[in-house]
Amino acid sequence: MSGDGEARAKPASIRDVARLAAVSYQTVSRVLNDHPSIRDDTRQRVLSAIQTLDYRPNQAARALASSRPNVLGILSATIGEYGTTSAIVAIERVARERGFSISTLNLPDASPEAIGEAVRQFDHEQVAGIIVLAPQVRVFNVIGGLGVRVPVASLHTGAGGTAESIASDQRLGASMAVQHLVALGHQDILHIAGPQDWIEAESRMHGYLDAMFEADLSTLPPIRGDWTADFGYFAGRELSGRRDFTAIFAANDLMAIGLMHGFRDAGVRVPDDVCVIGFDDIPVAAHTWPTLSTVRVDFAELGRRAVMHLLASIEQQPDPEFELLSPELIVRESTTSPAMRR
Amino acid sequence: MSGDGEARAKPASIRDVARLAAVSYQTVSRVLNDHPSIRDDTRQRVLSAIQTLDYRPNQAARALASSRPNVLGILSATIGEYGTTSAIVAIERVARERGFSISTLNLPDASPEAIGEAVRQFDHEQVAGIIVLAPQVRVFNVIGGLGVRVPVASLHTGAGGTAESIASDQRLGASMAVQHLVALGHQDILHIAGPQDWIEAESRMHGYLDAMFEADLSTLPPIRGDWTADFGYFAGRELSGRRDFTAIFAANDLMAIGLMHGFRDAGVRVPDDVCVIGFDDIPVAAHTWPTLSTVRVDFAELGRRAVMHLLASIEQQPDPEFELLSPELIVRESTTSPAMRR
DNA sequence: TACACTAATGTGAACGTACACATTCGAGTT
DNA sequence: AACTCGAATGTGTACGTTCACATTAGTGTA
Repeated sequence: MSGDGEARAKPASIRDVARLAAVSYQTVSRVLNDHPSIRDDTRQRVLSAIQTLDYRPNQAARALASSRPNVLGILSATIGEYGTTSAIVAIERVARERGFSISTLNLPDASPEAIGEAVRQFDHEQVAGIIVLAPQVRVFNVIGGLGVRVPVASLHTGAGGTAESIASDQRLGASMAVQHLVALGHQDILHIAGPQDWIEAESRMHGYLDAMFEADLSTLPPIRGDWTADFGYFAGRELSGRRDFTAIFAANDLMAIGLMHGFRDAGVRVPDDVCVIGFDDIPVAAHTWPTLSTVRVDFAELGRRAVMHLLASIEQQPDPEFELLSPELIVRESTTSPAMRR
Repeated sequence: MSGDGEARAKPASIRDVARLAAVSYQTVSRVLNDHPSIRDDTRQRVLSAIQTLDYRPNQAARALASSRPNVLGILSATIGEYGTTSAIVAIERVARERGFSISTLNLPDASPEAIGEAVRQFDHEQVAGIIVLAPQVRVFNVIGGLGVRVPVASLHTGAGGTAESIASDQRLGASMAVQHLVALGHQDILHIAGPQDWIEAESRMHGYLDAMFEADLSTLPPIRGDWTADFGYFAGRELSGRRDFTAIFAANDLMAIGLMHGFRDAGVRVPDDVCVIGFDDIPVAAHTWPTLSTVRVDFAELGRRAVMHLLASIEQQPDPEFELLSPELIVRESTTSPAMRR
């Protein structure tokens, strides 16, 4: 399975292409870089030479000569998290289209030391920029205090000063979830939030508060979770004794699913006794019992935008403007009107 | 948030270090590469010069000059898949410890064209080796027919000739799942397999067949699924009419969960009417209704082993030997003895 | 003290590309 | 026909490192 075959010829260089196309190597370089002043037949000749020789520009040489690195670092501490993966795929696509390759560095946890070390590592690898998928507030403090030489963008806050643009999509999504509960007639709505330090957790909680305020409802103190289904389970058992709410908005689907399990074990029926709505629309959300209402955000688009921001920053160009993403509300069995309960 | 400070001076080169340490640049290079013939005080002088100048070797120049790449490519077509992520994290760790950086290329699908293009891309990025996380049989045909210049290893088949070593862990795990059902007293056990082309699907099906054969039970024709919960759901509705089995072994948890949903909607009770066991132990498996029995395999260790294989191949050293991983059987509510049903 | 041999260091070239500048070409103007 | 000017192409060099080879310093032996 190892392809270290036999006649491993040296790969063709730009000069080989030039020779075959009967032009100078510089002309080839111009074709590669889309220079305007190239006659069309010359370009064709070069392109076909490239084709026949299966020529691929040597990235190392390119990076060296231009002294402009062509690698983008993705620093992730949330690889398990749903959404991260689709964002990563999208980021890669865009980046590769723009001629960058991707170097990923996945952290098991987001401790300041680990983050610092990771950023240093990227710095050392001389990446052109870093995209951070570790949306803890403290991560940015760490990075800020590190004196990094390269631009840094985050999936969750937007690059540079546009910190609001991306985070607010999540806030809107959370609002929609709560508005849905309100529209069903719920008044006492509890929020299971994510960890204090997480930007996403804050965004989603803000969305909850927004919607409650707008509906003129009083809020209950949110419960801080850790995103895991296991936490949701224990919270469910714990909360089964309380009667001061009729619906729960969990900051992610995993906690919502655990929650429903906890309620089930405690004899609390969902949605009859308590309604539950999550956030993310993970694949199993459509198949739990009851199936889970939730909100879907286009993480791939978020990833794409993060890259755009970062590239703009790298190329010293104005930050692109995006409109707010519209999250999608997915209504399933876990949310019903309180009137329907017996 | 972008750290493009102000006095961004040109980074120090090897010659700057040499000048400061009063040696030739070649001596500096030797220090960097751990050459034996360096006097200790010279080394110290160089190292301190490196320190004061905050010198970092330029990776592009290094790769160019040595034409010995220091990047490992991870080619993945299964990023969503559970297990893939933990494997990737582990792969990165090991690879970085050994001085390689990681370039990832995630494919939305595993079409031969896409695979071919991706491998070509890596080839042209001049990676030292490629780890493939796209365990379809045809992928390897594609790669084999491509005349790749670099070593390739797979998470699922083992590198080089040791194709059995890694795949058999999965086979064993599948056997354990079925043995569990047999031990409970089930005799008519149906298998929902993965897509025909997938190595993992084959391994798990073989495990099923192994266990059935060993227990001297006759098998039912497996049903081919596509790994998704949605497929599981439709299969569940479809199968609710049949009475020729009392237990199902699904090739992954997602299908198992969908299956239970389908049964539920069709009025078939799990585990009372039919028992279900999955494979993977994804986080929600502990919180579905009923909670899902399953098998857990140490994907991180698999990843680690794949890197070891690959690095051995790159450095032209003998392939490391590993013992079989022992998967772990996780028994939950979805499997009970058929005697218990009323 | 001269000799050989190894340890330690230095020199010139090469890697494959991009950039700055130099040159040639061709069409339009006078 | 000579002249101008921009479009199209070519030439020299730098990027920062490693490699192959050349040189010098250092140690022991006769």
